[in-house]
Amino acid sequence: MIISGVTFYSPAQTAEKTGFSIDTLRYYEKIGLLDRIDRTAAGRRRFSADDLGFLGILRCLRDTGMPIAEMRRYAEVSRCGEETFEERIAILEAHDERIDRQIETLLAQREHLRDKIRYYREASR
Amino acid sequence: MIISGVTFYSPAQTAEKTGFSIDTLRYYEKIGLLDRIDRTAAGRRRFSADDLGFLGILRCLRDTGMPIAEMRRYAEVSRCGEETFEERIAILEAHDERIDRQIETLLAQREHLRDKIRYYREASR
DNA sequence: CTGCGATCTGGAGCGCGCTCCAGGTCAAGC
DNA sequence: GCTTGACCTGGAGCGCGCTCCAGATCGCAG
Repeated sequence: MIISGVTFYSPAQTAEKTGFSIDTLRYYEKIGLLDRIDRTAAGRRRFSADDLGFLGILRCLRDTGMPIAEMRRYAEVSRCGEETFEERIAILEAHDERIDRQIETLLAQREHLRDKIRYYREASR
Repeated sequence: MIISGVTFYSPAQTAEKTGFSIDTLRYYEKIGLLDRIDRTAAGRRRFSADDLGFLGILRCLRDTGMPIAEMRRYAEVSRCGEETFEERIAILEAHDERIDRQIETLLAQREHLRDKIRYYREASR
């Protein structure tokens, strides 16, 4: 949907592009994870390219296990202009470290699992 | 606790060694994830070395995100003797692949996150 | 003008994986 | 003998993150 040169996306298109369900998009707006999304005259949501960009980050944070409460904190400071860049960096860096720990856990436990698989293979030959 | 040369572990010791809470151990027995644990005359649980070994695998599967329903399936076939080795291998291999995908997702999203951090760093200089 | 499908709202419901609680039993130390 | 603390059971409750529903409205194709 293009209005005076600006592209907007319907809820369905946005769900398609971001991987969040329409219900989840509404839910995210309701809890303040998304700022109030622009509406058509009839009251329907229309997502901007910026909205999709922000949803991309939310996707990233969610996929890597950030709790919603912390995503809200990030969303909140993201609405407060450039003076919050430091805090945004702090939030994302703390999360980056958690991702590192998750990866380490997965690598270690994968080895454990593979040992077990090898054991069964040996034992069932 | 050692009884005629065999070592047993109290619920508290088992929780300590496995990282599962006592409540979780009880819950796992209740839903059939653990086979009925041996009891003292007074009805208290006493975990064997084998139990701890099995809990180690459960720890591994849980830490890597296997749903409880699937862990139950694994636990079930694990009680049915050596003829289920093939199925156990199948379950664990399928899970191994899921772990690979998880790791890939984390690595990719970590890059995304780091891009964002770099962007804020640039922008706030 | 009529359908019909997409969307709206507020609020209830759900699946998962625990976690907590009440009320009771037992074992060991003082 | 009494206290204390670990443990028992059955069942309720909870936090998270959605997901679903009813009932209404809108907007475009035929």
